[in-house]
Amino acid sequence: MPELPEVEYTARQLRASIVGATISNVQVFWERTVGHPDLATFLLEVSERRIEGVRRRGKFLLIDLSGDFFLSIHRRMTGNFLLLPPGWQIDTSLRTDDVATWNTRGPTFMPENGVENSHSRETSYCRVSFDLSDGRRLLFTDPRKFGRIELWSAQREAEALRGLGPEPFGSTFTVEYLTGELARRRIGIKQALLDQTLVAGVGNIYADEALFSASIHPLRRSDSLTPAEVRLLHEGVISVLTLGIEHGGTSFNDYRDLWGEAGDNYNHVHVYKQAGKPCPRCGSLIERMVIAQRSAHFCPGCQKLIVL
DNA sequence: ATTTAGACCTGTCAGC
DNA sequence: TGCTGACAGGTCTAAA
Repeated sequence: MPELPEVEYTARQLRASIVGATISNVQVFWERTVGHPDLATFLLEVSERRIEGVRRRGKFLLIDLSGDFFLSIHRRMTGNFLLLPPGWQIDTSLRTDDVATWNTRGPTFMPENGVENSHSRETSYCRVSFDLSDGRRLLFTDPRKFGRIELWSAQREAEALRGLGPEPFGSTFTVEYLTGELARRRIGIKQALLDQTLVAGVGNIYADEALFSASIHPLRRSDSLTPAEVRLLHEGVISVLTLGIEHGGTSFNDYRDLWGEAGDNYNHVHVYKQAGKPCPRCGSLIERMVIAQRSAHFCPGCQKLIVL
């Protein structure tokens, strides 16, 4: 679900709200969500640590903890963070013997007095709850259970994040770097953009948007781009990610910010999920095709497969 | 070296 | 109304 802009937006919200807080307790409702280390160690080691900072690397959210540890969170398709004000507790009266329902939807959280005090908050599908010592709760919700939370010592950060290419906003992601990486691959350009070792953080939405921005067909072979096209693509990747962050991320279905609110970038995409609608640039109808088992959206008028 | 199919999971929506 | 299949912001593994 979340790509770089969604993770970055959430990281900024977390940075402004939980740095300095202490995790008093952790509850895990779906064991496989914890990817490292084993569950018992995770539960033991996370408690009583102070949150020192929040960072992002590619699509990973990193929460630095006291004692030189950090949490790495990958939300995969449907993972979200939700911050609850003090007073919200698990509604034990709703827990039944229906283990299947509990395993699927997780616990239900209710505000202290039984009345919502601000926004409505969807607390279903909670897989992990971090209880903060000031009474707040940070929930990791994830209907499809693909998301992973790991605890690593600071000196093993390289191991925890192995295989990640340069940050799109970093100094190593240059036109020269992109030119070299694309030239030594013989795959479709859409696939290349989704390869996290080439550049970290681009997913299906922003890959399609970046290719539209650069007027490049998603099936073009990566080593066939002209220098001008690589420059446009480099610029396109950076600009669509920047706009995504500015709009608070793209919410088609599941993505929500820390307060449970949808992102606004949905109203600013040009091709993603827009099949059948007119291209905002040339008026041709946007098409959808399947590339590498993922849907790809493009304008057949602006993004020609054959370079004339 | 790439590509493809299948896992991992649950929900929604279109069509019959 | 109920069932079936397609599809969903991701990534990994095995087999071709």
